Amino acid sequence: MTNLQRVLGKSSAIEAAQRLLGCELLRIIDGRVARVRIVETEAYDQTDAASHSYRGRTLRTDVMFGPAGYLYVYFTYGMHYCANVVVGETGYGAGVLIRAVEPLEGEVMMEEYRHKSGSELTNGPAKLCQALMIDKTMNGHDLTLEPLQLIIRPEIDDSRIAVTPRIGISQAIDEPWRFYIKDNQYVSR
DNA sequence: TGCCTGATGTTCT
DNA sequence: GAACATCAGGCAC
Repeated sequence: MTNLQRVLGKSSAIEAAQRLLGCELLRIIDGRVARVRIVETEAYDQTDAASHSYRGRTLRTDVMFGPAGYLYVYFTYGMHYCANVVVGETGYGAGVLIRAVEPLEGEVMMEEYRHKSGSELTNGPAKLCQALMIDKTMNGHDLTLEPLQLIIRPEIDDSRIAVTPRIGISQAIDEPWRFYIKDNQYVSR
């Protein structure tokens, strides 16, 4: 078991969503490095009507029921990809949607893929996928390995985390399962 | 500044 | 056949 699985495997989706704030993603494309910090997340699990895992394990959601520390990528609205980190015990369908990240390194490379700059670069779940070249070929990727690694950082202080209902969905919209780092320009409204 | 809508494909009913 | 964990562009105010 990897360290990543130890940290995420025993957490509920809600705990993991908070724990992942402040952690980093390291993306390597053609030998070039992009590094970003996670600043906004949403929790989803199989008891939750808004979750893809709610209706049970299917071909599409298979990865979410696998071990923690893997990447679940889905395609939505005909043109966008979104990235989730699988959490919880193997066999339990839970994940954390990465809604926004803050560029730390390789910003120029991300601008090339996005054709945008500034906070528009990565302030939404589909935007950050475009900036980091994450598509469905990365579905089921082990996040301890190149070319995309999740790096656990020290937990950030509770007082810097804001909790709100989720956005952009139509089911279970009142659940306060969205988390973000306060006063960060990359957090979506 | 803020609402409205089109683009567009995969999955499930 | 409809829904969908979205985004960006256009137009009205």
